[in-house]
Amino acid sequence: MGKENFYITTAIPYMNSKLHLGQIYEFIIADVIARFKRIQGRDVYFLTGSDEHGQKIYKTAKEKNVDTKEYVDKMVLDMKRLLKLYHISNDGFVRTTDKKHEKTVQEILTKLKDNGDLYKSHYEGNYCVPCETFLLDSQLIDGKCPECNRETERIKEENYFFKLSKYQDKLVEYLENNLDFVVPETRRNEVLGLLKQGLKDISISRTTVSWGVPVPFDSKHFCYVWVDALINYISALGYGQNGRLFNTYWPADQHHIGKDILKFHAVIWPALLMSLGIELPRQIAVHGWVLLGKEKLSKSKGITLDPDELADEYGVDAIRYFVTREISFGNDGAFTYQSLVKRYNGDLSNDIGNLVSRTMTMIKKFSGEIVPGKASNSGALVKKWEALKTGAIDDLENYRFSEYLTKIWEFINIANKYIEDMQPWNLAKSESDTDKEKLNAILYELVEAIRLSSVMVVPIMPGISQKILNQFGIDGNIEDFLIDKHGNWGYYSGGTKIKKKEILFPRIKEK
RNA sequence: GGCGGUGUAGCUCAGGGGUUAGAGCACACGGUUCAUACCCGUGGAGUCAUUGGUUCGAAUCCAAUCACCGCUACCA
Repeated sequence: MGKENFYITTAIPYMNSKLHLGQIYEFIIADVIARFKRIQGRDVYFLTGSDEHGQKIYKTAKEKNVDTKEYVDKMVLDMKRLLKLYHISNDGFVRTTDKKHEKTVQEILTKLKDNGDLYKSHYEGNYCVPCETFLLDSQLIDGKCPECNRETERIKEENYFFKLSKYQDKLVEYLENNLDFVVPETRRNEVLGLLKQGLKDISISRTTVSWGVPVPFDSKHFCYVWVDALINYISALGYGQNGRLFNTYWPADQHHIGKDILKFHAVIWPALLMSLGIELPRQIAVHGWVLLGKEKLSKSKGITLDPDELADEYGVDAIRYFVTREISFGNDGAFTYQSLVKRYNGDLSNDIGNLVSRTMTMIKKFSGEIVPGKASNSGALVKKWEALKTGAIDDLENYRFSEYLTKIWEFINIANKYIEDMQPWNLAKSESDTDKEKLNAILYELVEAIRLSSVMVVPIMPGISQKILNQFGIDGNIEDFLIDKHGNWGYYSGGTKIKKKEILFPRIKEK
């Protein structure tokens, strides 16, 4: 029997500017889940990619006086660099300028037309270029885009429309029968609200933009970027080309998106799929925004969080830890340097870092750099471990990242307290054999507790997990870990020689 | 305007009809040395937004009010 599949995606960011922490946040949470599913033994396909068409990118490139394709190529390279930097373990990367993707988009447009779900009509209204969004007059605030507060363009053109309204009832029915289709529940309610107010057909082509996928049956038209972008989730798997990936992984288990693009994913995307006769994704997981203090990140206002600077200053693992520990899934989360430093010094340096550090030193001083072998022990730590594990796994299954980490940290702190209670340094002074045995058992238990913590930490801070294991001389690549095996107390039998001690999280001075 | 959410210690939040309301951080004091001035222990601190209701009993349920947030709609 093969492994159970798991297909997880992120939204594909628009390649007109450098990625900010908000987008990195989405990659991080998707990556945490992807890694978590892998250690559970699932066959995971984790997709991300880049959205590269549309007027805005065309304009940006033109302003910079570079060829559009060259421009996006450069942006994509930088995105890939950041994915790597942040230890994002995506299996696939789709570009909307990939020939394969463009071909799929065209096939889909043809299919929609053949189904009778496309028709030609006139659109007259407003278009926000930065947001690539069509807006009704009523949606404008002082004639400006409600989302980015910038001037919109008045457009009047002939477009192809998709019969979105036709799918309204089916969508409501689907939402009502699938309680977990959109999470968290508040977002699901929003979608239901939207649907109950009635849907209008949407324009899915443009004639004024040429940087896009040509509509195959009408040379004047190019596919609207949002429709183009949504298709990435199946084009990347080779939909329509009898792709092995598509047959294996579709329907997606989780589409991760930000709350700002809920309508595209929970209304338009399923409607398109319904029209195409493709099974719907199992879940749209909607996260909130990362705020800087109380402010929404905004390039134009200069409110930005640069992933490179953050990685340089605090390390990628710390940032991954911070966003998962501090931001409750679905809600907006405040990033402040103060709270980051607090988490860093408190949870990372003092708790886990110091536990590793003191254990390393004790093994060096009391045990000749060799971790003692497995022996019978007091059972205090094992008991706590068994009590925590199942609950922690359940937390992560349900996007309770913070609770998951809290449980692991409880375990880490119990290990810290265990040292205090057992006072191994006094046992080390003793000449008696029973004390020596006791000491060895304690040291083994500590290393085992640390090892298990790092197994649980793999999804959150893969880099640190690997580092910790290496320090204790424990073989194995975290990528191959399985929770049912490596997550069992006593899996490690001890006896390894420790490596050079390395401070995992050097304390940061508070400014 | 409609729908939904939130309001609990200085801060971030958990809890949720039943003895003195919890955690982490911060603060104060004590202990310890294996450790990254770290860890362990103890302590102070809250009219659980306001008002009213249901109940033997409400932070917990209900209603109204106020404040903030999200979605949506703007009309005679």
